Order: sequence, then structure tokens, then C-alpha cells
Amino acid sequence: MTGERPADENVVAALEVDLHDTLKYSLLGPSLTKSGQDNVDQTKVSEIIYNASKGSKFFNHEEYRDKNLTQKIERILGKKKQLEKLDLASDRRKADDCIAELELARDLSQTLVHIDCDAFYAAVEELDRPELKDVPFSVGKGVLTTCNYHARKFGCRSGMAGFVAKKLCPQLIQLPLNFDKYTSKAQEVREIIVEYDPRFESASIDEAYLNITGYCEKHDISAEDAVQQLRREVHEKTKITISAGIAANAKLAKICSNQNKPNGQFLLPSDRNAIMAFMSDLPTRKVNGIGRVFERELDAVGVKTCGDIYAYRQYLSKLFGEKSFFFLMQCYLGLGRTNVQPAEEYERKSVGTESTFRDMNDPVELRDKLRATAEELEKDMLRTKFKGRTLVLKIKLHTYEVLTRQIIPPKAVYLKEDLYNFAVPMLAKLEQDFPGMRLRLMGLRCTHLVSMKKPDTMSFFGFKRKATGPLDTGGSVPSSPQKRKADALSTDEGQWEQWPDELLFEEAERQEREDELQELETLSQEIDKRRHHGKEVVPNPTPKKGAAEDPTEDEWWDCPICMRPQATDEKAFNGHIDLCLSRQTIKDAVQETGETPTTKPLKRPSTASEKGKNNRSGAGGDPKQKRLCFG
DNA sequence: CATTTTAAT
DNA sequence: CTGCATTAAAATG
Repeated sequence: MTGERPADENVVAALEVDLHDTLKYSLLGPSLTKSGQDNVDQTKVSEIIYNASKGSKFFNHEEYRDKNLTQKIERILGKKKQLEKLDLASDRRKADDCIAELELARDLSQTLVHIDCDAFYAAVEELDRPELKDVPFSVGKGVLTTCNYHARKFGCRSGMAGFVAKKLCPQLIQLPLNFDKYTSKAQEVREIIVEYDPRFESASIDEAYLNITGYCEKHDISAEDAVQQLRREVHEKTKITISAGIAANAKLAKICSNQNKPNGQFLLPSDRNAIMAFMSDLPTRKVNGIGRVFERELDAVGVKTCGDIYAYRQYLSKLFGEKSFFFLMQCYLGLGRTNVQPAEEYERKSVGTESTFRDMNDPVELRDKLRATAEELEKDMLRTKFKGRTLVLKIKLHTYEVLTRQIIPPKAVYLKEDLYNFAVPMLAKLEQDFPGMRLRLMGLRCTHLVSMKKPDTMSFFGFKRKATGPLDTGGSVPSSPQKRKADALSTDEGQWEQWPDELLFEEAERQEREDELQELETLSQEIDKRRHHGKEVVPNPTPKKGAAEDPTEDEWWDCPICMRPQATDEKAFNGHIDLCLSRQTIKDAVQETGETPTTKPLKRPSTASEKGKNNRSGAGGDPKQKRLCFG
């Protein structure tokens, strides 16, 4: 395409390429590793994407982020240069010790499978409209959620903007989403895979992890044959093709399911040498937690494959942090988790909603939007039966810059009125800090959740996870035992145990205590209203690690009244509370002193405080402020 | 050092 | 040029 231009323009174009090739690579999108692109000329594709998006606000923001990343990489490289001068023997030893320890714990006894439906949404649409089979089409309007393999030949990909995809493939047909259709189809698939592992884990609507060790043993069948059979069965019964990876752990299985996509499977033998060889020349990007940013950072220091990690092991901790170091060690060794558990058994940490809309800067309109967002969140909170101790407001400016602000309301919240009322001050503060700000997205999220599930339904009351799973908080036990017949059946396999009556009693006590704490919170809010004329928000007395958590998991709790750490022993703790309450009740505090009874109030979040008004975003010389342009 | 905010997946 | 959730690192006071 450059051949048509005059020579000097070619020079300019070449310069642009040099300046922006990292950006172009980034613009290729997050799903570069996904299949169906092998025969596509990525250079040509990125050129088209680049030209299609050039000049847009989105592009400018990507450019900005790309520059930041380039700078960050320069810092990393500088640091590496420094490190090269030093003696890193101890770091190398640390890495070697880590490797030795990990190696010792390597578990090759399990057979894990990752299955992934091929172009799932598109496949479901094709079932309804077979004529789509021979033409390129995508599902999703503004952004492609997925597209069929015809479209992929043109460079179209999930996550790509619709208009960009149209540039790559003008014939592309874009279908709207039919989420219900995909959900029910996914359910059909799940009904089949549950026979292979009753405790399979849904990773998303079209992905699942299975542990088929038991199945293979029971049916005296090889893993490969079992998966072959599973895939055939799924195809016969649902007309959906799936790809699968078979390996010793979840990380490897996930990588393997991509190897022979679509409609294929790949087995990585559970053999240390085979695994090491497999990882040795595997590009880092193929690993699940490594995306385009980390890939570039690793590439910059010389790590292109998982095998390369070893040679740089003495640098990684200092360059990327302890967690990344540990993660990379596991990548090098091809290690991953071998346990698989139903997704419902994972403890939820937040509930939130967000939406994108046409640019908006009218304060009244913004408040309307906030109210609507609060209403949406209330629905989700009621559905999931949670309250949140922390409320997070997220906005995206018209420039695509994202900002979040959070507060700790005086009580756990979930009602739309509360959500709105406690969020409005954050919005107001943002409007103050960024006068005339224009938004394209608004979101609300509750974190530090408190369950509202009452432990009074047999659906969960009689059972408790035995393993040290996240379910130890009585409230977050899965509420949907109806479909997983295995849950009820596997009691004798040691997966579940009946709660002893004693524990049941303690659970009831725990619930009572939680309710008490809730009352305290409400009262302390009352105090606060009187003290601050309803204007300000004061933190609630909260046990250090959250009142809803199982005390046996913590070393100690803060007494919500005197704030002193207390033993986790329930009797002792309750005894102390009684004492504390009798000595100094909340109501006394209100009537006599007007002070909250907490001798050591929790720190107030800056967003809700007066002294927070001069924090960085408001400061005149803040580079962030300059960067933002409001029209 | 604890908490808040950002950034990445 | 989505939406939802989780996690880690950076920034902040």
C-alpha cells in the first residue's frame, strides 16, 4: 500500500511506523493469541486498524498509554542495567530455592481438561441461521464479542470495534447479541460435561475446567479417549464444536486447548521433561495471566518464551515484583493449580455495574445517570444478597481516562437510595476537581461485602465445605445446589460434611452478632448525623477484617466498641462485648457527650473528608490535571 | 505503613 | 471501541 505514495510521504510513513509500531501492536487487541489468525497478514491488518482509528479519542488514549508503557519499560531497562553491575548471587540463589521448592510440590497425579467452545456465540447463531455458515459475520454491535472463522480470515477478532472490523471486511455481517440463547445453549453443554466431572468449574459462559482423573479411572479409559468421547457427545447433542486441552494442571490445560483450535484437542503428557520442553519455547503471551503489557515488558528485558525466564531469574523479582516473580517461576516450570471447583464456591468479593453512554457533562443529567446506576446496582445486590461496606464510583472521561473514588459509608449499603446518596458526594467532588468534566461511562461497585443470606434455609444450612475453601463465611455458601446433584451425593466422598449441632448453634450466634453489629452501625450513623448536621460521614466500628468473616480464620478481632484487639474465641469475644456495652453504651455516648464511643476511630476516606480537598487531583501543578482537556 | 487509586487481565 | 470481576502495583499521606 505504501507503493502508491510519493517518495517523501513514504519517508514520513516509515517514521510513523517506527514511532508507532508498538502502538500498532497494541491496537491489534488483547486476543491476538486467539486462533483463526494464523494465515492473516498481521502487518497489513495492523496498518488498517491504525488508519481506521487514527485521530479518534480512543486512539489518542491508546497512544498516551503506549507512551507511558514505553517510559515504564525504559525505567525497567535502566533498573536492569543497574542490577547487572551488582552481585546478584543471593537473588539467583533465592530463585533457585524457589524453583527447588516448587519442583518438590509438583503434582502430576491429576488429569485436568480445559474445554472451550469454538466461536461460541457465532456458532449458536449459525445453528439458527445456517446460511451464515458461508459468510463472514460477527456477534455484538459496537464491539465484536466474537466472530466466525470466515471473519477471522480478514483479521476480525473479538474485542475489536465494529467499524474497524468493517474496514477489514466490508461484507461483514454484524448480529446483535442474544444472551439468553447463549446461556441456554451453554447449559446444554454443561449437562454433558457434568457427567465427566460433577464438580467441573465454569470459567466463563463457554469455558470450563474438568478434573477427569476419577472418570478415567472409573471407566478404565485413557484421558485422550475420554475427551474425544466428550467432544463427540457434545457435538452430537448440542451441535457445538469444542476444543480441549489435557494436562497435569489448569494452566497447562488452558494453553493446550488453544493448540488445536477449532474442534481439536491436545494432550500434554504428565511428564516433567515433556512439560519443561513444552514451556521452553512457549511465547510468554500464551500463558493466561500474561497480556500485551506484561508481554512487552518481559520482551524488553529479553524474556520471549517461558524457557527464557530461567536465564533472567535473578532479575525478575526486583524488576517486576515478588508476585510476578513467583508467577513467572511457575510459568517456567509449567506449574499450575490442580484443583477444580464449581465457580459458585468461590467467594464473591464485589458486585458492580457500569454503562457507557453518549458524552455527558450536565450535572443534572449526570445525577440522573448516577441514580439509574444505583438502581441497577440495587438489583444486583438484591439478587446476590449482599451489602457492601465500601462503595466505589467509577467514571470514564470522554478522553477514555478512567477514575475511581471510594468511600466507606457508615453502614453496609445495598438500597438504591443509600447507594445514590453516598455516591453523590464522590461525584460532586470529582466535578469540583475536574470542572466541566464530560463522562462516557459511569459505574458503581460494592466491595467488602456482607452477606444477607440468612442461614435459615435447608438449602445450605446443614452443609459446610470441609476443605479450607472460601466458604467458611457462613453467608456465602452457594445458593444454587439444585443443579449440582453431585453436591448432595458426594457427602460420603469426604467433600462435604454435616455441620455438628454445635457449629449450627455457633452459626446462629454469629448471625445474631452480625445483626448486632449492624445495629451499632446504624446507631453510630445517628450519632454522626447529630454531630455533623447530617453533612458528613463517619466511619463505622468495624472489626479489622470484616464482621462477616469467620473469626476462626483471623487471629483476632477488634472490639467494635473499644477497638482493642480481642481473642477470637467466641465466648470470650462475646463476653467482652457485653462488658463493653454495659460500661459505655452507644446511646449514652449520644446523649452525654455527643461523641462516638470509639476511642480510636477508623480513618476517614479522603473522598468524604474536608482535608481531602487538596489531594493530588485538585492540585494545580498536577501533571494529571494538565493532561486532561475538557471542552 | 495502611489505605486509595490505577492498571492489567 | 463493552461490561464484570479480580488482583497487584503504584501513589498517597
